[in-house]
Amino acid sequence: MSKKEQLVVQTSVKDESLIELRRQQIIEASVKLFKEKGFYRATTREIAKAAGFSIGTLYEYIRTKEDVLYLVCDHIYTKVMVRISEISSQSGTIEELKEAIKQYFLLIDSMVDEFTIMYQETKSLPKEAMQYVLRKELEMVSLFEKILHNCVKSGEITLSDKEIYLAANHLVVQGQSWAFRKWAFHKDFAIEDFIELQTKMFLSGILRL
Amino acid sequence: MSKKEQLVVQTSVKDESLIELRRQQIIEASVKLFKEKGFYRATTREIAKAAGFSIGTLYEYIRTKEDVLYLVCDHIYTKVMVRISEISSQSGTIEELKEAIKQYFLLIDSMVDEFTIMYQETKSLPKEAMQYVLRKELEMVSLFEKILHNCVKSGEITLSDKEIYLAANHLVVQGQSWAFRKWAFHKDFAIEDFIELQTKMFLSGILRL
Amino acid sequence: MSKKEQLVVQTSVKDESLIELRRQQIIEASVKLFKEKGFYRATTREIAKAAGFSIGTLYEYIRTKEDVLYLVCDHIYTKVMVRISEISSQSGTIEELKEAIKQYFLLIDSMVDEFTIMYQETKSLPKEAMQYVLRKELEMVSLFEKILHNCVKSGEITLSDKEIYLAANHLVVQGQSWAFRKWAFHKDFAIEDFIELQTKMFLSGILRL
Amino acid sequence: MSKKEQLVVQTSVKDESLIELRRQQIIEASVKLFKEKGFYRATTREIAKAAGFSIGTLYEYIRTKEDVLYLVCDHIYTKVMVRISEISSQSGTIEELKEAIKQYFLLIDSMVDEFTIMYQETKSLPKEAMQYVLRKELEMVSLFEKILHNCVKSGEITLSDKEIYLAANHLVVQGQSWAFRKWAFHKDFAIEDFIELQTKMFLSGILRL
DNA sequence: CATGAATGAGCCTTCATTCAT
DNA sequence: TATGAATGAAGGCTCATTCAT
Repeated sequence: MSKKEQLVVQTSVKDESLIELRRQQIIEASVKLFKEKGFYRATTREIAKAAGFSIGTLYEYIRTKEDVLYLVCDHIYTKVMVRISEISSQSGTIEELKEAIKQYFLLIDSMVDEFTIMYQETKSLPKEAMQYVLRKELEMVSLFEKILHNCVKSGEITLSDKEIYLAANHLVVQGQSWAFRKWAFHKDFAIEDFIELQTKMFLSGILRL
Repeated sequence: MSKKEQLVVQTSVKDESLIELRRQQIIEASVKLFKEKGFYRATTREIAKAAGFSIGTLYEYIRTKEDVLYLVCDHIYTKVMVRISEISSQSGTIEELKEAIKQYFLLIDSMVDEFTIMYQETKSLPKEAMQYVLRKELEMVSLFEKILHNCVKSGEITLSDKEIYLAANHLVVQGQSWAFRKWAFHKDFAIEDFIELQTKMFLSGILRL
Repeated sequence: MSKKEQLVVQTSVKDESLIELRRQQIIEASVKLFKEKGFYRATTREIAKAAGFSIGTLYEYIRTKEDVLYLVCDHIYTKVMVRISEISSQSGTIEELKEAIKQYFLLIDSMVDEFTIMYQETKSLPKEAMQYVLRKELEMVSLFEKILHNCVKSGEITLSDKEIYLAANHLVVQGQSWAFRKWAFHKDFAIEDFIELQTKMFLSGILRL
Repeated sequence: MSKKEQLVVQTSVKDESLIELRRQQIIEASVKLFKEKGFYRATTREIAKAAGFSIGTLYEYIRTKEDVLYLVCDHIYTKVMVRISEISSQSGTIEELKEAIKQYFLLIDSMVDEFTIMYQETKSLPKEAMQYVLRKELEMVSLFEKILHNCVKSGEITLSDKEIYLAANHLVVQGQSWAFRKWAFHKDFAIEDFIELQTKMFLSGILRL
């Protein structure tokens, strides 16, 4: 993920390390607030206050409220991509696939709030930022596509490209559902159970195709 | 779905058939607008105008803007429940399950906009309405649970109750993904292909569990 | 001055006569406030309050604060044009010229505040409105050009077109100076004296050219 | 122009020559900016940046934004006074008057932007600074009054004191109009033509009074 | 002296909601 | 019932000014 493809949120402040610090504060505060009341009901004043500084200072680090949302989304994707990329060891074994699924699901579990926000508020992003986010989403799908591809190459499974694309999307959505259907799953399943069952179902599904 | 469990949106108007008419107009206008700009960006003035009457008249049929959102959500669920209930013939065959999945997916395809809205804007509902909507969502899950249950009873498949619950949720989510991941699916798949592949994967998945 | 060449300030209100009434109130209030503190220091809340209604109502009749300024400028020009057009009787006599000057100067005297505002705040208008205002200013110059032209035709004076243009501008500016140099003139001159002296100077000036 | 009658803009800095340097930078930057966007739209940050230093430094040399405007106005008047005083050789001839007019007009032509600013933004000065500026304006008028007076004494023309006052103001305004009516004059006249015609008109006007 | 991050009062504008007609 | 003008709380954002480094 090169710097070049990242959208840049303009600041008036020059000190790079300060920018980094303040943005972390903004993101943390925003995740909390957006989760509680959603993007629209959260006010910039509240965000600033929750982040621990004044409204004026907030606007030294962003240009519009939408920038905050973008900051949050970008932050999530970066974390996801790092985590997922780590496992992908190109072996092409089912074990590797299982591990990737597990890591992805565990990641979502550790960032349930962030994911929930992303899936409910993405549409509020300005056009350009929205497209950037969708591109990131596709990258995430690609990671799984690659892993599945390796499994096909190594002969572990047999799938057409279209089936791989669908299956990869399928996985991504299934993982996300752990976040956005919290109310349906969290009282009946521990994340480990969820992972196990979903993995089993998914593998059986694709092995028989 | 008895009247009792439905939330009632208060009106100042008495004529029941007029209420019905106006609400249809409100819903139709709102779906169009919410799809375009989302719940928050759509104004009550715009809704009234798109519905073909004045802002004053709009407020004769709702009490708050959130009522409009509830009206839309309720309308969608009612349609879904009617359609899904129709198929469920209790035979307990895989064919029946396949048919139910197909009908559900086709329904979503015919109401992509409505589902997208519901998926993205539910969180903006006031607490009470939100809970009502979640209850509806669970009812939908129940429909599939029942069908799966029948299949287990008839010996076609073997699943624990927990597995049935998960599988049913799985199906509901997978169907919705046709709406909320339009951008990922619609250019690569026709709805028929999507149904076929998803059904195959799902069945292989559960048959092997 | 046809309706077509007038810029239209959009309203949310439909009742034309109400629009007319409210705009008069807005203009009156704004002239008072702009004179006191200038366009930038006057707030929209103050304008609304001075006009006798709420900020919400103000914005039913304008779209931006700049619209208010435009409304004021347009109002002044309309009044000037009507008044000046009245005298121009095409006789081509020096008497007619004198009368036109007198009427123009008297008009400015009766609208000193409005003229002062216009000459100090025009630059704050958005581009399009600014051009409209400059066009109006040129129309005003044209009125005097026409009168001077008639005098040339009738043989009363001898001036080239360029000289006429300069002289007309000269007159317009000299009149305006009665407003924007209030502090220099008003304590030493009555408007009648001012008119008499300026007219004498102007006529001597052009008669000798 | 003694130091006493000059308003003093307070600084935190002691080094007089540094103050002088920084102020020149401030004035130059401000003229550019005020011309582009006016006093209110230009921000102190922009002024500092255009001047080549930080906002903090700017505030070491001024106390309020209005100080900047005062600095600009004062700078312009100082330049004008120096230039005009130079010609006034007390001879009381028409030639001298002509020369003064010419120099004044040429000065304005070489400082069109500055004059435009002064003409449009003076009203934004705080009361005290405003009065200082008006006093300067009267001094400028006085210069021409003196010259005209000399002409009367030497018998070249016959004018009452009131007429002299009016004529002097007249001249000052006529000159300024070359700046603030740029849009009306600059495309039709070269400054030399403008000077010649205006001078002719003015002289004919007063010679006949 | 110079810097620039921090502050918060205050501005313009929107929009859900009401109510007299 | 239907209308639409009126309301004002509240939101996003700016910018002059300060002060610790």
